[in-house]
Amino acid sequence: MKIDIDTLLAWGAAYKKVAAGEIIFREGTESSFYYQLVSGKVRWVNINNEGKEFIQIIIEPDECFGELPLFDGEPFAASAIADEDSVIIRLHKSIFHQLLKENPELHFEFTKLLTQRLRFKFLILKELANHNPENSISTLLGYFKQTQKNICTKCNRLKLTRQQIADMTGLRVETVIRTMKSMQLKGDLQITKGKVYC
Amino acid sequence: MKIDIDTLLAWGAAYKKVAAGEIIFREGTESSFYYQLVSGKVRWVNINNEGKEFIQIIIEPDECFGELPLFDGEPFAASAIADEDSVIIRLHKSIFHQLLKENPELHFEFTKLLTQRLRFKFLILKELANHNPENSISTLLGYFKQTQKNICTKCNRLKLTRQQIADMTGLRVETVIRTMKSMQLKGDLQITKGKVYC
DNA sequence: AATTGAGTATGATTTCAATCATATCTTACC
DNA sequence: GGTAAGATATGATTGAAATCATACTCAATT
Repeated sequence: MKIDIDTLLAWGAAYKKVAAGEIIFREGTESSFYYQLVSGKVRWVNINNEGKEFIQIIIEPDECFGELPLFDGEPFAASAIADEDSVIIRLHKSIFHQLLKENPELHFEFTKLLTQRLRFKFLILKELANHNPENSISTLLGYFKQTQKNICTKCNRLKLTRQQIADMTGLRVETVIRTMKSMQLKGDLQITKGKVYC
Repeated sequence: MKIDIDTLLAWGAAYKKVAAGEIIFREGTESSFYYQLVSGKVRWVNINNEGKEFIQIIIEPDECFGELPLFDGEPFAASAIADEDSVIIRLHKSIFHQLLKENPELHFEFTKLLTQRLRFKFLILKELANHNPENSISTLLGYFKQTQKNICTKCNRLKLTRQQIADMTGLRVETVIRTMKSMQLKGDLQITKGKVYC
């Protein structure tokens, strides 16, 4: 799912630059826009009352985000924070609807994206409910490998820190470090100079 | 999201009766149908290697299920099992696509359903990652109350067993029982004769 | 080459849900 | 009213991840 930038611009979308660490939108606030990442990296997170983050999705260029309120009218389900300096493009909700209406094939693409995200949630949820750190991590890495996300396609290097893995699985860094170390001993992955290859 | 049964039949859909406990489809198998529940109750679950179930969603009449493979072409993400004797109606994938194409407003309804399901996953996932049984249960009950699911609209009685709550949160029955008991003491819910009202 | 900071590593201890075991309640049915 | 089955209740114990504390490694920067 990626809407052509020229198309978005033609329909009146606007660019916006955000600095690393900047909050793009906050969980619980109302929304009126379709967001798409042009360059940089954005994490879509929930922050609990102790300040601990849970990363719902890491958004890479050409992916959209913040799409739930566009259809159910509810507030944002999570906050979007720029991981790096990024450029986003956004289009007003009503125009986005119009765009989908006039381009059924685009609507099908969008539906496909939603089902992929939903499938990812199904996958993670069943693992988290299992309370087995190794399974959770291994499922997450398997998903990244399969979808070519967050893994270098050339050298198979995992482009995430242990902390990010922890924030996506609800585990603690130490647990992730210890678990990945034991996975290395079993030959499930390689670690050289602290970098993970799988 | 509910497609009118007459419409489904007109497009060639077929009814199917399933007995309580019967498996409608299995996680990991290929799919070619849109499924909608006519009557009864269906749980959409993942079963781990120790036989423990994780309930992804409980489907009530007029809701669809098994929709992920329709758009991303992957196998079923979870198994559907009849909780009670049920009647389902199913329509072939290609015809379903055609139906959406010719009825854009229906496609928008369907997209809305997907976003609602995705939002529910966001909600549960962030709570499970928090590892706080009381928060998880309370979030789940709050969701049921708000969406009028699994709760009697007249008497506010929770129509789920402690085991089902456990299977939706990845907790154990005993933990759910103890946690709900303590929630009762705090006045967060009422329990009379083992029945929960909230 | 020295400094710095983010990330990784590892040991010791604590905590809380899981587990195990058993008892009691509730409802349906004969 | 008695019985059975499913669900709820509760105590005792265990275990694995969280927590706390501290140290080390790597790579970037000066």
